[in-house]
Parts: sequence; structure tokens; C-alpha cells
Amino acid sequence: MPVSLNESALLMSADTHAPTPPFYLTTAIDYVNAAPHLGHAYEKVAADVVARFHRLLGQPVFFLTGTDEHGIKVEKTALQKGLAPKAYTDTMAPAFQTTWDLLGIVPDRFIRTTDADHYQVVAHLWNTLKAKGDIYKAAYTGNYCSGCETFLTERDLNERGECRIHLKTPEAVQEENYFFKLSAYRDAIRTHIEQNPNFILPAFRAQEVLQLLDEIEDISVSRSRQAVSWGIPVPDDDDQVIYVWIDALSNYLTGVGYQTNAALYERFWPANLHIIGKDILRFHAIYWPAMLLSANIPLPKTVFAHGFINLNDAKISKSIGNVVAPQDVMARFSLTTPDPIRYYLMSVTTFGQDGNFTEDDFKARINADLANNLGNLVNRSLNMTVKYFEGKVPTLPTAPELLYQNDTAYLHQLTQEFDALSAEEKNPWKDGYHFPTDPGGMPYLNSALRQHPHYLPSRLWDQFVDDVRFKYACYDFEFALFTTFTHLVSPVNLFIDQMAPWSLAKAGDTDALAHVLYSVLERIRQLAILLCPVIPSLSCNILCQLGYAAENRSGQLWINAQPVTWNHLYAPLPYSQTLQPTGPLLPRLDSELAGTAKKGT
RNA sequence: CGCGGGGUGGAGCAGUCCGGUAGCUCGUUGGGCUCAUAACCCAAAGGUCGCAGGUUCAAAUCCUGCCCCCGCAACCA
Repeated sequence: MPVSLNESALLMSADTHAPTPPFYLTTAIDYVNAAPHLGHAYEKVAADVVARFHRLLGQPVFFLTGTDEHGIKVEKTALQKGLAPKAYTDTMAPAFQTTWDLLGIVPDRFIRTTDADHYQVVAHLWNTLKAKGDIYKAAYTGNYCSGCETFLTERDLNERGECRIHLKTPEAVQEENYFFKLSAYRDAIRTHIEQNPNFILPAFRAQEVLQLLDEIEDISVSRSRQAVSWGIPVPDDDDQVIYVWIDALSNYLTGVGYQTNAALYERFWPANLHIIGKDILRFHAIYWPAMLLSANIPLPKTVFAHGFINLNDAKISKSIGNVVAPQDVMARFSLTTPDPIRYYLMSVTTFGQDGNFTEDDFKARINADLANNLGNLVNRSLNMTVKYFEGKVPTLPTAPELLYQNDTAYLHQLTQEFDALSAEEKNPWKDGYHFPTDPGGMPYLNSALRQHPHYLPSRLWDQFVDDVRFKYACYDFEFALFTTFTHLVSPVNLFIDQMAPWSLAKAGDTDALAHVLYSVLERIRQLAILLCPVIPSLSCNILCQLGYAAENRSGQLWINAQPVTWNHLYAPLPYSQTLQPTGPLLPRLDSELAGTAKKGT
């Protein structure tokens, strides 16, 4: 049965009527000198979750990620391997693309800084800045290490000021380079940060940037061709090559067709969100806006600096040798879907803070939330429907289209009760995530369920659903997921225990049984949609098991060849739809089932 | 005296602004149920809230001093 959507009638939340403006987001582009690991994946997963969330809201989304391929390190590595730089990066870029593909990350474009249109954009931007008078030539003094044959930065030096690799004090070498008048934009950027509290997130990072601003000087934006030949040439100066800043940052413009695709560019620029690591905040919060201001291009709305994922409390690092690729995790746990990794990365820590990946914690979280709580809920519910209703969605007296708009006595009662709550209880998320509790210590929703087990519809449920949406919109993935599992998934399990459908079946109370199971299946359907930004393939699996023709492709879910949007939350499960149960959603990690799955794959 | 964040039951955290029975998730133990993936539901155990003083009838929460950890200060995702 096709899903019938009547938006105006079915929508419960007024603001889902809000217009759906385009949403453009980017990740940092990865330097191709090493293979992608869990840390790279973290940022891309987060970006993919944001992209899927905004697609779910019905917004046109453009999601850009890619690789940074120029520079001395790539040049040297290529040389060691006996390859031309481009030939070398041609072997590295696909490693990133296939890893993202494996993780279900679906960018709208994968940009490489070696792409032809990017050369065009960088040259254009350079000329624009130069025409503005913001690029000038001056002497650059750097710490040159003859062993490395390159300029070193502070971090390349040890406590004694020596090159960490060659243990030699680098010599101060001077060369003529082009500089960008960064200092000219100091005040404008400070003002912009102060007036736009969402420009740099989390907020404490904005404070750091404001401090940094006091110290900035003009930056060198080119290198001599002898020092670095692998890069985009400076227009009209064969001796100079554009250094990383202008080259790498401008990928965000190239990606949406700046100078090459006016329709795309005008639709999506300025970017809504640059997701970056905390290590490169300075460049995105100061250098990048300065260049854009100079070129008279509107600034991005938000730069979000995320933290790093540690591995067993240690920084992921080649020298420590604890680099773990997403593929390693999938192999270790015989995963057939990347969703556990996605779920773990998004729930392990508050986005913006550092997180920590350990095998034990991974196993514990995935088992507790995805296998036991959600997976078992799906499994037991479908199982009972097969057993008691021959695998078809039970039929209720009320037409499904009316479930979410009928002002039944029950809803009336619930509404009254809800309205009687104090303001604080109605908005449990004010300030510090307060959990209103009944005297038994359970969250209020559970208390309500005890008293009103036939809880379709439920304003409390919708309250939490709205809260989940709000948390996603704020990039608070941890709490979006926490709320989903604690206040939405768990209560459905509780509901089943309270109603004991197996007892109803024995007593032959078919009406009550139908109501209970329909309610449960309908909630499961909603949960699949709510969770799809993070665990799209499991969500798709659930919808398929519920009997829908569902697909997970192009970075979103589809039902009957239509993209799933937030409105689908209130397009209830059709009666009599035939379920297609396929067994446990996700085997417990390290369980016998997991072992079986291992043999199977 | 650089700026900022933090030290709460086994783990990870909330609560601190606006003092008043110490809360959540996971884990552990016991019980229940049987539809289910050793699952689900219920209950219990477990903390002198970094240390020392002070204010107060009352301090995790306010004041003072001290100890420890972490982030930022030109390119490590």
C-alpha cells in the first residue's frame, strides 16, 4: 500500500511548515600523505549525518568533501615511490573515496585540489586579491633544514630548536615571497565574530580565536618554485607557487561552482557549515574570512571545530603506531554495516569535545543501544506480529490517517495532563538537561506510559521527537541520540512489558492486542526515520522489515521511490501491510550470532 | 599571576549561576516475565561530590588558599 501524505492534515508540529532553504556543508579536505583512519572518518561521518538530517527536513543539500593534494610532503613521498606527484595522488584519493563509501558517507562532490576547475578558481581568487591590493611581495625568513630540504615550523622543532628528524638547528633562510594583508582584516573579523555568535562553534573556540586575532600578522602565501614545485603556479610569476592557504581553503568555492557554475554557486553559497578539526580553526576562522572579505564574497554562516577521537586514551598518530582504519573496526567485529561505527562516533562524545574510542566501550554501547534496545525491540515486535497476526500489520477501528489528528478522549486527557505540568516539566531540556522524574525515579514519559498505555498519539512523544530534531539542528548528536534511546526507544520496550501482548493473546483479547502491536510497530517506524541520519542502513532495514519498499541511496532513505522527509513521521503504517522480517537487526557483538554472521560473510 | 575548561559511586557524565533529601547512561548483584538477540521489565548494592579552611540552621553548590588534569598561543584529522 502506498504511503499517502497529506501534509497539512498530518503535521503535528507547526514549524515543519518552515521553508526549506538550501544547505551547503563542507568538511576539511584531507592531506593525501597517509591513508584515512578513524579520526578522518569521525569528521566525515558527522558531516554526513548533518547532510542526511537536512535532507530529511526536505532541504536541498550540497555536501562537499575531498582531498588536499599539493605541497612538499606529497612531492617528496611521490619521489620516493618513483611517481610523478599527480600519479601518486591518483592512487591516494580513491583510498579516501572508498573509505567514505564504505561508511555510507555520500558527498555530492568529492573535490581534489588537483581538479582542473580548482586551478582555475585559485588563479582567479589570487588575481582578485591582488587586484584589491592585498597581495604584495616581501622577504620571507624561514627555518630551513637542509636535511628535510624544506622550511620547518615551530612544531617541527624540538626543545632545543632543532629539527626533530635531523637534530640540526635549521638555518634562517630568506626568500622573496608574496604576502597577503591579513592584518588589514583583523578588526572586521573581530567584529564579525562578536556580532555572529554562531560563526564559530563551539562558543569557547570563538574566544580562542578572538585572542589569536591580537597576534596575527600578514601571511606568506607563496613559495619559491625551487622550494616547492608541486602546487598551483602564481599567475604571471613562474618562479612562485601558491602556498597552502589560498589553494586549500578555496576548495569550498570551487566545490559549489564559483566561477564555473553560476546556478550552483548562487544557490548554495555562502556555506552554512564548515566542519573542521580543532587544529585548523585558525585558518578557517581568520585566514579564510579575510580572503573572502578581500574578494568581496559573503562569509560562511558557521565554522564548527570538532575535537579529536583518541584511541585507548592515546592520540591517533603514526609515530605512536596506533592508527586504526574504519575497515579494521568493521573486520574486527565482523560488521556488515558501518552503522555501529557511525553510531558510536556520534554518541561517544559531545560534538566539539575530544572523544575516546576503545574496543570494550564500542562493544558495550553497540550491544546496549543498537542490539539490545533497538534491535531486540524490532525483533520481538515483528515476531509477535507474525505469531499473532500472520505477519500483517494489525487493523484498528480508526483509519490510520486519522491517528495523528483525531482528538480522542485519550488525547484530550493526555493534553490536559500535559498542560497541567509546570513550565519546567514541559521543557525538561532547559539549561542543564534536567530529567523530570516521578517519585519512582523514572523519566516522566515512562510514568505517563504506565497510566496511559494506549499512547497513540502522544504529545509527550512528540515533545521528545521535536527535541531530537532540535539537537540535530544544533549539531548535538550525542544528545539527539541519548534522547532517542532513553526517551523514545526504551519506553516502547517498557510499553510492551506493561501491556504483555502475550497475555492478551492467551486471553483472546484481539482488539487490545491489535492496538498494542500497531502502536509498537508505528513507533518503530517513526524511530527508523528519526535515526536515519546516523544509522541509515539499519533504518532502511527496519522499514523494509515493516514491509515498505525502502532504499538507502543518494544519501537519504526512500520509500516507494520517494525521499523520506520529516513529514513521514506522521504518515502512519498502513493496515494489513505485510511485514518482511529478516531476523535480528544487528547481532550482539561477539555473540554466537556475530560468529555466525562472520562465517556467512 | 597569559586566557579558558575540568576534578561527583567501577566507567562516562548531569547537577554548581538562583545553597536545603546526590541524579542519568553503562556495568555489577538479586528478582520477574517469556514475545525477543544470555533479550526485556523491576529492585538492590555502590559516592564523606580533588584537599584544607571559612560563611550559614544547612555547602557538590557561596568565599579563601592549595594540589592535580586538559585545551589554546602559525599548519598533527
